[in-house]
Amino acid sequence: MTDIFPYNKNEKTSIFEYASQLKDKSLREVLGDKFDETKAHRAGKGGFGNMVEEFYFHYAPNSDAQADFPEVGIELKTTPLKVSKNGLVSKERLVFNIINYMEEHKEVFKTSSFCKKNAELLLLFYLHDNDKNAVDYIFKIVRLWRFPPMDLKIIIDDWNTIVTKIREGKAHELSEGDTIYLGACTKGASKASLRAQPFSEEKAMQRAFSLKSKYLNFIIEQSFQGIEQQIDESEYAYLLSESELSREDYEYSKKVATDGFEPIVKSIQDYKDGQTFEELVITKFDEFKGWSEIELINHFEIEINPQAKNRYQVICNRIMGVTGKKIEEFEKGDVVLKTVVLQNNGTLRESMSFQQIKYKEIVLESWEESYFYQVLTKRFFFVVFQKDDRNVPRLVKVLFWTMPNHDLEVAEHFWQDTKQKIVDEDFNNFIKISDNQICHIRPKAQNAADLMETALGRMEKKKAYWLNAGYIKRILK
DNA sequence: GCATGATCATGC
DNA sequence: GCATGATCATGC
Repeated sequence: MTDIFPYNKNEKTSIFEYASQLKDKSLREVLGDKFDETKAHRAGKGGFGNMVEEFYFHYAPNSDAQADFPEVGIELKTTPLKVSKNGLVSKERLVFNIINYMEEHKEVFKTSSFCKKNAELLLLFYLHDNDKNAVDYIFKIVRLWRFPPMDLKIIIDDWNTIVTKIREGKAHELSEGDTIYLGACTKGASKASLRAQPFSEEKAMQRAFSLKSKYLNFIIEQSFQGIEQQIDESEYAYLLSESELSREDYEYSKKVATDGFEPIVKSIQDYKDGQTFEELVITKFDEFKGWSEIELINHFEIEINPQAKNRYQVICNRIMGVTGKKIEEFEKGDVVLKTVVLQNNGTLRESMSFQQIKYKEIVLESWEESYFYQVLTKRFFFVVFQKDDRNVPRLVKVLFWTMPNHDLEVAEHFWQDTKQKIVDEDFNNFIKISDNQICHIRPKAQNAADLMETALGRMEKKKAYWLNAGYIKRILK
């Protein structure tokens, strides 16, 4: 099938123009009579992407190390959208190539399998619909994408974090929450999908590079707004080079701002040599160690009610140089900022609450689909205050953290127990803090009369997931 | 002193 | 209107 390509595979513009004919159409609509439905794959996982490759772009689905359009170095990615109350958003993470633990550690980012294959993407976002045959899914966005240099910097940090774990013989401890944008997500039919790793006898779960779902939302938003990428090649040259040139030898492009968000890092020049994104963030807090809430509020001239429950978050944003908006990097990377206030003797009085349990939803969910799994596999950023002798909270430290896999297993048992009790309509015997696990269930509501409907239509008090204070305390050490 | 239940203040 | 982050109140 060499000469049947309806596009010039040596020309990026030709590929893109051909792909653009998919916009606002379905596969069935563009292929018309040429489409032989009997050949359609079952549109299971990856099945739809394979159909697009085979029937529209006329190349056989493959798992080559090179990009799908090797002549121009473009990788095709087909990925679903879903409807949310704020419009169309990403339905799931974008999964790249499987990480070959035995090989990836031998490389630097520039020569990595990830960089070679995914330097430039042709993204096809389609609207997923459970009630439709996959060939009738409508493509909503067709676009080329390169990671902007500011994002690529974080992705390089992420790649290094992942590869460092492999080099340390800890591939089995990898977790999607270890990193900010580029994750190592599980890939395989089950937890039994194991692979060998080079520096440990222990088998590790198969994982692939992936892009956080929240990151995709920024691409989606910019696409709908018609914002073009402005790429400065010299910044790539700097990021990917190991030459003697310093940052000052390059010119820098302005970032494309997204409404309502502001980045912590305004320019590549903000990074000190060798500094990672997380190191830069932590450094921002250094000069404010020991400062009290009030001192910080006055210093930054923040207008806020001292009783406001979000006051710590507002203060933290300002320390990181973000004014009254959401933090772009944390939003894209789905990083959860949590503040903790220690007593003056160093103990932690309060446990940490999460969302209320949606009784009608949890009974239908698996662990991996559940809210609690989703939140516990994120990267956390803890900002720790401690009360002084006069009970004035003062900033003491900050840290990034991800729940280790063995704790996640404890949380899974806890969640299964909770789900089963809700299925059984037993709302009075949830796991308590005194059961000394890592999390518990406790009320969280306006008052005792604030109720939520159960799967069987009864009303029950609203309760939430909590991480035990004792567990948080151990994390902070 | 801590476990547990309860509820407040705010912002979306 | 209510979810969320945060913290209070009580009793063992």
